[in-house]
Amino acid sequence: MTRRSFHHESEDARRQALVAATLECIVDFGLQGATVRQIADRAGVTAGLIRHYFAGKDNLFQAAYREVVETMFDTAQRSADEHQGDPLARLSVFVLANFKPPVIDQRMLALWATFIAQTGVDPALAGIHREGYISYRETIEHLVKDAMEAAGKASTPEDRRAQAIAINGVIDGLWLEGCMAADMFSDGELGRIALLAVERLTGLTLPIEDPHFLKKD
Amino acid sequence: MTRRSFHHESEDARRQALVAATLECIVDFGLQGATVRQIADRAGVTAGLIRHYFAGKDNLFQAAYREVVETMFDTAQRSADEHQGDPLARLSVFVLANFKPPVIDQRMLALWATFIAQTGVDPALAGIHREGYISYRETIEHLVKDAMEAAGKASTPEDRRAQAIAINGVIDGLWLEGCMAADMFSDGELGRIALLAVERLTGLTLPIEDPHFLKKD
DNA sequence: AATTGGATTATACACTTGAATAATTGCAAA
DNA sequence: TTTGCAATTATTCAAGTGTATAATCCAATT
Repeated sequence: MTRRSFHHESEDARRQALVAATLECIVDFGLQGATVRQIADRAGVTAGLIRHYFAGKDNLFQAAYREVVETMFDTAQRSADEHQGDPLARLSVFVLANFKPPVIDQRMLALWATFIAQTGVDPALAGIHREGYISYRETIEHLVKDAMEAAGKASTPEDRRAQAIAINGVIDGLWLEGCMAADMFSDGELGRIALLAVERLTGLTLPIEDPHFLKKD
Repeated sequence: MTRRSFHHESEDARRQALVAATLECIVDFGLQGATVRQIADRAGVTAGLIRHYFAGKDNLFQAAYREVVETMFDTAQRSADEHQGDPLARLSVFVLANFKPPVIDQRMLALWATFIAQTGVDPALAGIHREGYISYRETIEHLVKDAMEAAGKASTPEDRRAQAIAINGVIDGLWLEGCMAADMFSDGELGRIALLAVERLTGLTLPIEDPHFLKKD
């Protein structure tokens, strides 16, 4: 029996590769199929190596969830950051970013749902989720505040809190719909619906910078 | 070795008991912990019996998901049916029903997320989901149409489609928020936010029949 | 060139998994 | 009371589980 050849990797690269393999396995085989052997196989290493980088399977899964949360959050966040100085555009692109890949993606939904489901079992996952949720809502609240001020509209903190909660809800809910049943919506439809909803919820009029969401007629 | 005593049950009762035990196990132990032995144990029978009622574990899980979908849908549906003849009240109570138990419930979220996650792996589950989703959205669209007409507001089918999508999104998203972080919201707050959102999305003014959601001040 | 130490593999282990089968039980009809 | 049969249990099986441990490889250091 000849021994398998291998080469060393930097610690970061290996960890990230294992996390990536974990996510792929969850998408392809579900939580049940995402076993250490399956994951190791996907990453091109042997199962034992996982224990060298992570204290256990739970630990690996937590790292994987962190990556998912960051991907979803950072995508929208970065979109907004491209429009410094224009609060209305910032709010608009932030909302719309949630309705393009990589955020809107059936695989992303599978990952998200898998981890949300585990939230009740692994408190560490619950913590990661909550942290991300709070950041997200604070970001929305901040965006709304700036947008309202830019439009010269008065609003109380209570208003903004309720608006942020509602906007977060619309985004989440429509994102769900889009991931689950992409074929039921025309191109850019969900983004436009989301933006319209945000306009009605806030009373603002928002610009559409992204040609992908422009209504064609 | 004495043999365990048992008594016969009607087929329906047994199947339902097994389904109930399945849901309990998923909530308590997650998908990984919901093994045939755990489930059988919870139901007070032996593992082998499951195979007598269901072709396999997959089959049992599909039945369990059907029950979840029905519970969530029927609760809101039945609330609306209590207000025959008053379209505005029907829409209102339908929306609000999603923010009371048993619909808003951390356990319900755990179940929902678990099955959604499996949707990508088991096409049968995907079918069950889609069926429920379509029914739900059609119901909303119908409720909105009647409410608009009762209020004497004109609306095109395209408007109603977009409104139904958005309303469905708000309900789903806020429901998620409420299940995941009940402690971050005051009593009845989410329901009020949802109703306000629906009002803004439709331009309607909706009555609050349910004292649970009346704002106290 | 020899040595060292961490990265990686291979193997082993104790246990759990879903499923299959055979043996029993309890009930209902005769 | 007996008999028949479906419902239920007990047992078994092969495959797969996460983890532990020891053997090996590679790269950098000396």
